[in-house]
Amino acid sequence: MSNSIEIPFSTTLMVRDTCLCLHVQRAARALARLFDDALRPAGLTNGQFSLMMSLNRPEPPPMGPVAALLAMDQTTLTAALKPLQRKGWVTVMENPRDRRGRLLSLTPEGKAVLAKALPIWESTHAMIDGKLPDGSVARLRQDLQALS
Amino acid sequence: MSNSIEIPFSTTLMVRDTCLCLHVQRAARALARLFDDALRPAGLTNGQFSLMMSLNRPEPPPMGPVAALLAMDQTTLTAALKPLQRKGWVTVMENPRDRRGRLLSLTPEGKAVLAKALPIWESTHAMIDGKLPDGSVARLRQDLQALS
DNA sequence: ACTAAATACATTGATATCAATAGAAATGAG
DNA sequence: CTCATTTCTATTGATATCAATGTATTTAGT
Repeated sequence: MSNSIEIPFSTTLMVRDTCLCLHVQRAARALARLFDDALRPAGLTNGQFSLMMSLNRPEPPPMGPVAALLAMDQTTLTAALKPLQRKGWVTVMENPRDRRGRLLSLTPEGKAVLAKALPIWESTHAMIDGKLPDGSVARLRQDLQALS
Repeated sequence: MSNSIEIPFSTTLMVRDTCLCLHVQRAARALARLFDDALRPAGLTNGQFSLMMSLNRPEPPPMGPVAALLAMDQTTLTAALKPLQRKGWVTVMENPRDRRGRLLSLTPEGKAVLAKALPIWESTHAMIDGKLPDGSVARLRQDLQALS
């Protein structure tokens, strides 16, 4: 009959080379592995580090704003909190001013874990900074922010 | 005793603002949602689109190089192939020249699904291109490639 | 040819991700 | 105040992700 449903190989190469989504997912996986490896001695993954760092505030935040800050689905946040609660690093309490909501806070143990992880983050980040051309990291951050 | 394990709030803000890993994960989640939504009528997620597009070659590739191309763990690729096999879009066959390996190929149905998804990818990507300053997408791709 | 090492995948278990849905509480219209 | 709507979160089900481990096959050293 017809082979009109075949996509030319040249198109495949173009999509591979230009797809921003693919490039971001690739970089996300690679960076996640890098930070996961570095943070492993502290007992944290990159996502847990970012989440717990976002909870290190004067006032315990509700879940919605935290999910928005991390650009993550609210149900993902609910799930991500579970292991941190089990380990006793994060407390989830009912908001007395709005009983639908929860307030998230770090326990002293959680703060200690985060403090142990901080220097690892610093050295890992410095390593990446050093490997990229001067100024490109700041530029990259800005471009990424425009996407999320 | 001591409160030396407390990380100052200012440090938290600095980490949030500068952490490249967090920025990439955020952008990855946001872009994944964008493409997932757009590709849903075609029955594909962004990851399935990228994977299937990478299989659209003259010769069926083995798993290792595909996983490397997508910067994804080999076990993740094994898992990601399962639903595509079930739907009859991808074939996994033993490599006759190396019986440890597998060769991945698209079925005619898989090619048809991919062809249906391609214009969606094009319009979605054009939309993103239009929303960002001229040239920044190409620059962003280059910077991301340096990370993976 | 024989055997040790390396290679290519698969499986298991844990966490991450989101859509769809449901529940409970607050808010707003009247 | 009442009720419909909205808001905030949890649960379920499916896929995505990777570490640790296991199995089969190939390769290399002898």
